[in-house]
Amino acid sequence: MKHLHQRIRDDIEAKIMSGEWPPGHRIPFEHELMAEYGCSRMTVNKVLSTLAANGLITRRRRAGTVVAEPSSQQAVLQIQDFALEAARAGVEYRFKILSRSIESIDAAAAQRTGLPAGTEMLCLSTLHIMDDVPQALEQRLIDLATVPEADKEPFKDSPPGTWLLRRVPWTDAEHIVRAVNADGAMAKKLQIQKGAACLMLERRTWQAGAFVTEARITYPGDRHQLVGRFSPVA
Amino acid sequence: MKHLHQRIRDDIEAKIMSGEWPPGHRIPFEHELMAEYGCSRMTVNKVLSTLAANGLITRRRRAGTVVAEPSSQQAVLQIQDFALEAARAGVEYRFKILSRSIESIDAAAAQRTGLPAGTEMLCLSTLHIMDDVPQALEQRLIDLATVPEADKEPFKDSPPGTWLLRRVPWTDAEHIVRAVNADGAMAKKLQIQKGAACLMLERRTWQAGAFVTEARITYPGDRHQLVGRFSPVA
DNA sequence: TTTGCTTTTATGTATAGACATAATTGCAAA
DNA sequence: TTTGCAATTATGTCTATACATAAAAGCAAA
Repeated sequence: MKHLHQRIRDDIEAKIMSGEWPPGHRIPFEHELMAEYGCSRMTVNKVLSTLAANGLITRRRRAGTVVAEPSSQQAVLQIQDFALEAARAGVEYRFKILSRSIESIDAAAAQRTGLPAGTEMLCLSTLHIMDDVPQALEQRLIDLATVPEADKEPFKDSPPGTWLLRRVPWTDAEHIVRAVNADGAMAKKLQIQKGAACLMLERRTWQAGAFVTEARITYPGDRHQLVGRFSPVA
Repeated sequence: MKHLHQRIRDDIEAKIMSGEWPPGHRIPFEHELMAEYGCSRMTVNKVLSTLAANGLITRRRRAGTVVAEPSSQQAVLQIQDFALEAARAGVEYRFKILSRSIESIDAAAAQRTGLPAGTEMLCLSTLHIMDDVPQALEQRLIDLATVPEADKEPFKDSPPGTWLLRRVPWTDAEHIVRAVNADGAMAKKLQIQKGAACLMLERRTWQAGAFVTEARITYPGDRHQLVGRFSPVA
């Protein structure tokens, strides 16, 4: 059995993600959650404090806790989950699997992932759509040796990224951010001009040394930017 | 008097940022901090847990707590100092100041920096060149209220970024990364095709709350990328 | 030397209670 | 009606304690 702390957190996140608790919705008071889960207030408080620190909820003394209003800019590098982000921003989200196949990786992919060439991977191309506007094109490889159950997953309810994140939490990731000019095929899918500048985020993740997945996500440059806060480290 | 929790946090962050505790340095055990600050372990634990969630420190059972290796920071910091990067890569580096003036900032810049419109800033446009190929165009604002000596600096030996970093170490920074199509002027300076996708890194830095500088650095997308390692956010 | 066990230790999670603080609500006086 | 004070209430911070757990270290048997 999982830790209570995680269970409470998952429950609340799920309610917000599903839209059951829209932005502005009042979250049960600490003493209510405390009764519901049969735990101490400190436990509930730590969960809610963490969620507040992550910007998912807003807390005010006396007034209580509510689901946070759509925030303007999120650090895209931390965005793992389009559905959650969309819920947070208060927009309708859906996705479309454009293609799906199992292929042996080529030399370039082998180099990138550190796996032998010829390893079989599930290849998925997914379009992420918010408010009927294509927002990102995702090209993903999933290592079937690490995640064999992906082979049978239809990806009906959740897009590959969300599904994977729930199934295989990653411990290490490598990110590369590039600027690219959209080629014809990409421009058509994203409904942008051919040649338009796009941000391409390439992310490879590992779990305890085992390769999990590679995602190359392309965002139209006129609508997306990465935002981050950093502190200098010597 | 501030909350103890915040004081402990500030102390540790200061030690890490100043370099007094470099990456890998062991942080005092919870019971040591507990004795030092005369508080309970829970208080110390919450501080350290938060810092760990933010990626500043790494905790392992039994082994203790250490300052985290630079990860996400490196992505952006890596390309902060062109001279250093060039030396590391073994290429010849030089820079050229294209323009220099003192101007009152407009409304948009005021919005971005949080300063009143009309504040006087030193405006510099710098081209970074490696092996005789333009690699980046830097457009920089320096707050003369915070760094008055910049006014008299000729920027002969070091480009503005390097000079500033040595003079005014920053404590907070905001980064934005965009993909943009190069316009005519920019393409000419960088010797690339008009419309070519470029990475634009916008960085604003503060020192102890005082605004220091804003830099907008544009890199041709075919030659540059950001690389970073990240860990999942708790 | 290697393997397997036990101990030690530092962090992880959780509890029950206490007082502080900010903000709303309601009541009362001007 | 408006202003101002007091009560209420939900969150914020903190304590002291307890047991769980992962990992390193030490020890002993094969």
